[in-house]
Amino acid sequence: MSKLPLPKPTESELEILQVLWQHGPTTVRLVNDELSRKRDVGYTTTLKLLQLMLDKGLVLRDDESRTHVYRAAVREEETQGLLIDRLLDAAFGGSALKLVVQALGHQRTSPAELDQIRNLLNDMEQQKNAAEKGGTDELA
Amino acid sequence: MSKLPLPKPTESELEILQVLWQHGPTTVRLVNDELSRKRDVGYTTTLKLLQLMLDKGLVLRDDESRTHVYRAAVREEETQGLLIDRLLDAAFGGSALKLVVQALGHQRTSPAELDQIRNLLNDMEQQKNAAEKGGTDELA
DNA sequence: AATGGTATACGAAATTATTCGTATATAAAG
DNA sequence: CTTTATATACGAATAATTTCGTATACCATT
Repeated sequence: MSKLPLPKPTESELEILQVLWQHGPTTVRLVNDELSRKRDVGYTTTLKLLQLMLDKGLVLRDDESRTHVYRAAVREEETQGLLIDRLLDAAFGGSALKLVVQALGHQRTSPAELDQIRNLLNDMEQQKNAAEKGGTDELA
Repeated sequence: MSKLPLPKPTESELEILQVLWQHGPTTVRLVNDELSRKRDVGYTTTLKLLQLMLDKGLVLRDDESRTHVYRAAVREEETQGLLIDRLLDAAFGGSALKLVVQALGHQRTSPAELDQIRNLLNDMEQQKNAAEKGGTDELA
């Protein structure tokens, strides 16, 4: 069981991971095209980044054919959780509440989204109650 | 009224800002002592960082007496909002919902905090309703 | 006035992250 | 077979961040 320390992606690496998460396995060309939609970036820059990410274990690649195909080696939710933790510690003194308040208060969040969050809260509450009653406190 | 672009603090700068937010105006010595509680850092390193932050406009200082006193020039909530925006864009595709779900799901959040979040949602709902009744339908 | 403790200023090394040029290989089209 | 388009590898410049050494000034105590 070698649980890797899970490398922390940089800002640029995150941009790329987002493309990979969204598109699934893709070529350098496509990743670069996607990045180019937002800002100016050279092809070899993207290539180099992907190679570095491969070294770090952030992505995997299939180099069967001449045109290599890259895919994310880290899961989206896992990475997001990591970043949340970091931000929580770095700027919110560890308080998830403060963070949520900022996220909801600062951004314009749609009513539908607010509803979904409300449901999430209810679910969490229910789970807690169930655990208290049921007794098998093996948590989720 | 020159609205500065609001400089983005680096990781180290954030650490310092947190100390300043928590303690109010303080000396370099005290900031360094606080940082040293978590990791190993030289006095002049902290000093230099504060001087750079002064240049960037992240902090202000009172240099009346020989021992200078620094204080945050940016407000905590404002900075947090900035960072949330960045993270939202960098890792969550702009979805505040996803971010909140991760924050609540990934961290163990106390029931009291959950209640507070629930209240926040209610408040936001009320504000929305009030706005609807008021009639000035400026955007959704 | 000499000593010891503590302060700031500042140059610059060390580290990390980002960007790109150039060499070279491969495949397809003419 | 030659040309053209496109691919990867890789060295290295640039930039951003972090760290610290050293010079120097100030203040108190002796």
